[in-house]
Amino acid sequence: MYSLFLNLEEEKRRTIINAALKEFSTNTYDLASTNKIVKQAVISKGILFHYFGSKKNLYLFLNEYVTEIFADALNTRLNWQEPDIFKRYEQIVEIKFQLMKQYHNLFDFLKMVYAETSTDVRQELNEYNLTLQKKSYETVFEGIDFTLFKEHIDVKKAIDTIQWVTDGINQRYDQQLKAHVNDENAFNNLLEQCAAEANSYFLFLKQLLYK
Amino acid sequence: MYSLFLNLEEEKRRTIINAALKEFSTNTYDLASTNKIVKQAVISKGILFHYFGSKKNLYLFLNEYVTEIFADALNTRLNWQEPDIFKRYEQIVEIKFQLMKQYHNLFDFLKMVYAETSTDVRQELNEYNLTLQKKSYETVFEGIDFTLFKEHIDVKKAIDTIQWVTDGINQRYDQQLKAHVNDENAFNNLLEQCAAEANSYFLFLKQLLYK
DNA sequence: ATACACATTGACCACAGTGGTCAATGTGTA
DNA sequence: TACACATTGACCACTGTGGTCAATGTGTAT
Repeated sequence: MYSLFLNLEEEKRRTIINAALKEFSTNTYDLASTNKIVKQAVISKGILFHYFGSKKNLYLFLNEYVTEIFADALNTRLNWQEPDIFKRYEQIVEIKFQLMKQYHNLFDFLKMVYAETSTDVRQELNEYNLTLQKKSYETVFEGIDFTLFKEHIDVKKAIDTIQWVTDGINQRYDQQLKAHVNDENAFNNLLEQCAAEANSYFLFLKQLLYK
Repeated sequence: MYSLFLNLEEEKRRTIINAALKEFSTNTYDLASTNKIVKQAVISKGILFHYFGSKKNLYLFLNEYVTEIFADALNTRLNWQEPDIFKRYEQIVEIKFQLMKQYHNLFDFLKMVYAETSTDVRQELNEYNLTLQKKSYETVFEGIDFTLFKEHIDVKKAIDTIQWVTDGINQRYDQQLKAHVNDENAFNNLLEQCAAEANSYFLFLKQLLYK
């Protein structure tokens, strides 16, 4: 289907992917501009439409492409034997940050996709994502030992809290990360810093929640 | 300065404010459209520019107007004698939701303002907000009794956690709220529900964090 | 009834940006 | 040399932009 694009050399492909991710994670589908994408990727308008045919195809392809990248990373790199939810979260954070080193806006994009309402693409997004996303979200907790929590703890609330604390720390670093996308060293350092802070909050929560 | 607008009758003024809040909380400053605002508010293009002179003035006025509304509400309705941080948070949630009944997009707008990067307005926003916002954020914790926490607790992390859980619950209700903006009953019910859920999470956290 | 000040309208403007096209030009291979 | 295919970017018709202004309503003081 998109073999023209997929046969491109790795680096060029990633440049285009990242340019598109950036545009689509900054604007809603309707307001995102293919002109800006080609400018950012330093390719001609013609070749983009040669690869993808239309803005809509590009967007839907992008969604499936990066969703798969994320799913693959989880499947191959996550230790599914780990019963401690905090260690599991540490791993997920680590995997996400590894991906962000290659695809800075991957998760901003997925967040935007989740919120996208344009009638041009909503239906197709639902068809693809609703099934996959829910399934993989459930399996993320596969093998977790919930008996590690103190007895009187509401496990659902505990999981929510862990998730929200993770989100909160990410958000705390978001602005800084965006300010340093062009300085690879600074960007990666910030990711390390963020991961470390996440882990310190996990420790904090562990002391509260675990036996 | 904007006496023309401020002398308008209450309801018309709020209609215009809400139309502008909606547009500016859905789009960044550059992409927000004055045409959409006048259409939503059912007023003519001319009168909007008669009131505000330019898009930029409208935006900056809007920011100061709703910031003041929020600050006023906190100053007058908050019980500053309350030493329990959870009860303080309950009050803040309550006050925010009261305001959202009148101005649905008030806090979405303030969030967007915080993230706005357009060179057209960023400098003016900084001049106004950075001073005010930081000051009022500090005073929100005035009079809180932090000795209520267990001794070994990291108070800063505890406060962050409470904040992030509050944010998380809000976000959980966001989509539903947006789907029911035109059904006043449903909207208000959702707000009640959201406040109730926030309180149940506050209870959960209190058991973990308090002596 | 008249006159005047001011509120309000919406057609209109020059312009910027849109998704998409296609004739022309490069480029690598047989 | 010839041919297939990758790539370019000027170009298209179109939509939407912030802002203007002559025209029209409206309320009040005389």
